[in-house]
Formats: sequence, C-alpha cells, structure tokens
Amino acid sequence: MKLVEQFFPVCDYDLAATLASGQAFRWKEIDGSWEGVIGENWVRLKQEVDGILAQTVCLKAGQASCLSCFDWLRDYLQIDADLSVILRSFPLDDVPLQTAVTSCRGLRLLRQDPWECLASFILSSTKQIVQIQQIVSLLCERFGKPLAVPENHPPVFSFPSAERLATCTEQELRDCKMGFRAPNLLATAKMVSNGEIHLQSLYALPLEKARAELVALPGVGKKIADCVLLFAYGFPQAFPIDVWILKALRQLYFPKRKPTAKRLLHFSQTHFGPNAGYAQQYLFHYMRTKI
DNA sequence: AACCAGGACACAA
DNA sequence: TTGTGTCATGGT
Repeated sequence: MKLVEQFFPVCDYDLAATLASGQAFRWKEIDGSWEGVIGENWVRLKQEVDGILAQTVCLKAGQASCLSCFDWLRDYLQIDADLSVILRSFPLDDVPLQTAVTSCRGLRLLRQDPWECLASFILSSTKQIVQIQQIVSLLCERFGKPLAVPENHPPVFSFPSAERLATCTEQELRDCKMGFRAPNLLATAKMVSNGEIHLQSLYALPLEKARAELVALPGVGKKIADCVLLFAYGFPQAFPIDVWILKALRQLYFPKRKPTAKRLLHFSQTHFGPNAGYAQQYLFHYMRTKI
C-alpha cells in the first residue's frame, strides 16, 4: 500500500468551487485538501497556486502503472478543457453572467461516471445538497465496495453499481433516508442492470436523443436528465433548470416582467451560446453563494 | 414552528 | 398547454 502523487499544472481551476458546487456529492474538505472517490479510487486533491496536487494509493508498491495511469483523473477533472475559450463564448454584454464569472473564475465542470451521476441526481429531487451528500454516503457505506486507502485512514467505499442496487429491497433503500425516491432509484437500477437502457451508448447520440432516453427512466425528468447530460456525458449545451436557476433567470434577466416557463426555457437555450451549461453552473454557484 | 430543498408525476381545468 | 397536490426527510 503506497501513496502515489501526481501534480497537474493548470491555471484557472478553483478546486473548492468545483467540487462543492452541487455537481458531485462525494467530496469532503479535510484540513486544506479535498478527499473523494472516483470510480474505484480513493483520491486526495490539494489546490496549489499553479495547479492541483493529487494523491491516491497503489496496492502493489513499485508498480509503474500507477504513475502512468492518471488519465482517469485528468479526464474527471477536465484538466485539458480550455476555460478561456469557454468563457469567451459567453455573451459579452451579459452583465449578470460576467459578474458571476468574475466572482468565481476557475469554477469548472467535471466529467463524472454516468451511473453514479444519474443515481445521485435521482436522489436529488427537492433535497438540499447536504442531504444528498448524506444519502449518497449511506448508500456507498452499505452497498459499495471497500477501497484501498492510506494507512490509518477511515474506510472508504465505491459508489454501488446498478447491478448491486437492483438486488436491494425498496426498504433497504428507504433506510438510506431517500424517502419517495427509493422506488425510482430501484426501478432505474433494474433497467440499467438488465440492459433496458445502455448508458454507455448515450455518448454517441445527439443531445435530444440522449435526453429522450434518460427521461424514459422512472424519476428522471428534464432537469435531472440535463444534469446527467452536462455533468457526466459532457454535453456543454445541456441547461438544467432548478429552483435556483429559475430564480436567477427571473431576477437577473426579467426583473419586472413575469415570463412564462416556456419563455425562460427558450431564453436559456438561445441566449447563452454553445456552452450554456457552463453559464448555468456559474449562475447556480453565484446565486447560492453571493446573494 | 413554518418553510424550503439542484423534481417528477398524475390529474385537473 | 399551465396549474396544483403528493410523495419523505431534515436543515434553516
């Protein structure tokens, strides 16, 4: 059991804003670092001025594969995404958006595992982020696999597979405090594990078709589908509209009028450009922290 | 104590 | 097409 380190030089990457902005639910800040799980790997990340320092563990000491296979982490963090290009694609005359960007420049979008993201957001409906974190944590402790961790570190578990959750009873899931979301998660886990939907195949589809497949799952409407499309599949135009974004759109862009939901939807899909999903994340974070 | 939370769904008008 | 009640649970 050996601690392995890797440094990723990157500018404009705000680790805290990114990991705590409600797109992923398994990151904890522990004395200056962020600890979490990506796939089957325990990870510790530390913000440096000129990049990110990553630590993980390797079961077999001296194995070169650990050092050379940080690609999964590079991909998850989207280190190679050029943030300046994305920010330049935003409408320049949009004062509220530019304010939001200025207030938390370095906020990024992650590239998560589709199943974990889908399951997590099924649990997210009308729950506060802290509660989602608690439910996900219980789910992992009870049904995930124990992972390799550093010496004297408390145990950490993987996010349970769809196959594992499909074998749970509804009551076992309810006992993780997810309430009425339990039957939805269970039914979706069964559909994923028996092949009624093939999550891997959605990468190749255009946005609308991928969304249509997700919305067919129990407990998944447009908002949750867009979260998965944006945070896992990397569709940059996906624009999840939750209560916070609704508030942001109304009070920042239509302060006097009372636009219909349809009008707001149209606005969100035409005004923000090809990276609307990023704009959405900046507005979301801005509303939750600065106002 | 009342109100709300990264909603979805069935059903009414 | 748009509006309302319901579903659990815990934080503020």
